[in-house]
Amino acid sequence: MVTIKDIAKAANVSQATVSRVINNGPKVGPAKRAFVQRIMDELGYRPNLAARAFVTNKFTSLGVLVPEILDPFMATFAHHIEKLCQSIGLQTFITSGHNDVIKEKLAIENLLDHRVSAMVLHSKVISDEDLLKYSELCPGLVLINRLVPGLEDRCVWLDNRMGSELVVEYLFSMGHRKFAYINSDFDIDDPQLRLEGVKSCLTRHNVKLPDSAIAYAPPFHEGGAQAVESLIAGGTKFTALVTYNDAMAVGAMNFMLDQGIHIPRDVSVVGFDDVVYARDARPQLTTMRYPISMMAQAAASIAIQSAQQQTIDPTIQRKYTPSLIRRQSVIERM
Amino acid sequence: MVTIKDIAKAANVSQATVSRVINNGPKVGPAKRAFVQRIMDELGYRPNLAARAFVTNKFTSLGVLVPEILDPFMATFAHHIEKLCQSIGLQTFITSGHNDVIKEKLAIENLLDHRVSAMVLHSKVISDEDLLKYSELCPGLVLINRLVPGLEDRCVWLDNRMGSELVVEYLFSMGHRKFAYINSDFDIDDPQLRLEGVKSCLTRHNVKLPDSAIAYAPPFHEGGAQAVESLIAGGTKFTALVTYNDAMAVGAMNFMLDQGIHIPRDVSVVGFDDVVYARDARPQLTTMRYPISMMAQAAASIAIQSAQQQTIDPTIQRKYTPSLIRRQSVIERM
DNA sequence: CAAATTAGGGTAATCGTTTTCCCATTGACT
DNA sequence: AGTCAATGGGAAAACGATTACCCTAATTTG
Repeated sequence: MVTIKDIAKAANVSQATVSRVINNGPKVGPAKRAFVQRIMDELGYRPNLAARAFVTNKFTSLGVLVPEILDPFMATFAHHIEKLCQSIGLQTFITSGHNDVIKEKLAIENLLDHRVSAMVLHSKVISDEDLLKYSELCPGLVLINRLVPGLEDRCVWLDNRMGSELVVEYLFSMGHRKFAYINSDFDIDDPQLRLEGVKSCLTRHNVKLPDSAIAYAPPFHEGGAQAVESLIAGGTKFTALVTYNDAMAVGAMNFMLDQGIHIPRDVSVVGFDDVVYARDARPQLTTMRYPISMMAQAAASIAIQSAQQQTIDPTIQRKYTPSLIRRQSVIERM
Repeated sequence: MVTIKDIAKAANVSQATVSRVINNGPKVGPAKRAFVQRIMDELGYRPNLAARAFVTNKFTSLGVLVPEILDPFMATFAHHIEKLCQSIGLQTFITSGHNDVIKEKLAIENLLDHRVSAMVLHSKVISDEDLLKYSELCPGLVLINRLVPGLEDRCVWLDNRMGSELVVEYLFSMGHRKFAYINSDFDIDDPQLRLEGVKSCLTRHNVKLPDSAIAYAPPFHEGGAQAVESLIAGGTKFTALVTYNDAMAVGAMNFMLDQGIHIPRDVSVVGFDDVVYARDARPQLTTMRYPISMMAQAAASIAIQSAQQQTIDPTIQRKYTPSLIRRQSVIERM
């Protein structure tokens, strides 16, 4: 490999001059600049980027950790961060941890090793203490969809409880009284919070939600089908099906459709998140919109600002509430 | 950031010894080894990968470039690469270029800067020459869904033409004679190749495909709806709708469904790719399966092997043919 | 016309690791 | 006792680029 020294020797100039030509720097006359350039072309010189990265120590990238990039919700999240970063010339690296402590830690440490200046993490399985430890190592570390005590100003989160309450409130107002809930069986706090919201709202309205009307399954399409199948097999009757997320909602809806159960005439269904699935499904899915775009951008902004040791714009919102998107999967019950 | 020098000073040993501890090298006694290790842990030392990569010329991660991570096809692709890498302890970085030459080049250069040892690129807009140039800089560079002359052994691609031919052949065998095609309007070669396949198969069967039966739109859900709308508005009659990909197929299907056109009774629809959309749609979409999982793994294997200067396993397949997945969106036409 | 500025370019330090020599000590074997 | 090898460890030279600092000559300014 031909290096900067070879060029300097061949052109009979100093390394500094070659470097200036490479980087379009000042302090080199047009004639010499052209000459050095020609030598570089002739010798097919390519700067050693590893060396450059090493010496400049200038890191122009932001890391993103998601549990699973296949999840459209996570993909959307990553996408919005990337979009914001691109607009300010920051490269984004996405990596995933599959909700596994070891993998997530490995991923974060790798990000750290690669000296990213900022990182936005969607991590539900790493402990608060570990997160605090990492946050000290990387000033630009921000958490999304999580609230870590002591790190409040670097968290961006959603009021999951409130979201579920709004869903149930709406269904109640549409005349529904018989509810079922399908929940994620992942051992993280979101499913629990969303269930709490459902329960507390129903309790307020004096409606019962027996344990038999709650089914757990993986938070994907298949899980939704599985969960609703077990609900039906268990003899639970319901006119309103509340779900953990859109994927499960669509899976459940498709299962019922295939069984000849009409949506929404026989059963009204509400999702959560408002990912692409929701609008592409037939009937179109009524769901809670997770303001993912705003939240992702907020998280990235905070990460970038704190990476640069700037004071963080106090107008950036950190707690968000989802909003109901009415589509076709809910009907009024007389 | 704490460096190897700091550790050496704190432990009162030489840099060499610290380096040996870090790399589990010989020539350091167990007591001193443990001591240095403790100091490193205490000070939270993390080796600077840039410096290490610079001096050793060896690397530890793999980069992936996709046009758009929001695209479920691309997400699947990235996911499978990541899975393989994880199984051998290689960290994966995903980055996207939005089909823009500048952005894609920037992304590749950033990957290089971050001293990835291998990279798998899904790039359709960078020129062959530039790709060749990058391939010299990074021995572990592999291209997916593209065939670059002179780089054949580091390409993994699909026979797009054949895929379309198989679709049309199938529809023809099901009695269809009136075809329409919705294509992507992106300026890359896939749409053209897939259209060629459609045309050549129809020609072989003496069936005409007038230009008015071909509509172009962005290769997404909305584009599919848009394209089929313009087809219908233009008065084109068809019993079989061939589409560029699943997203367009579902978009078109939903549009027709909303218009009261029954699928598949009135119109049979075939997609391409077999992403999650296809199975989740109602009716379930008949489509060509892009063997993305196998291809992604093949690409990653080649990338890793050539990054390590190994001779590449000659049994790894590089050219793939998609296969038909029969579901519910096609019906026999008498 | 002297002083000050500026343009052009070289010297050498520097970044954080790895690694090649080189040196000391110790113990085993003739 | 003298030789040899093995073991533990340090000093310093790389690696390839950037850049702070210095120098000279030419040009401008007062």
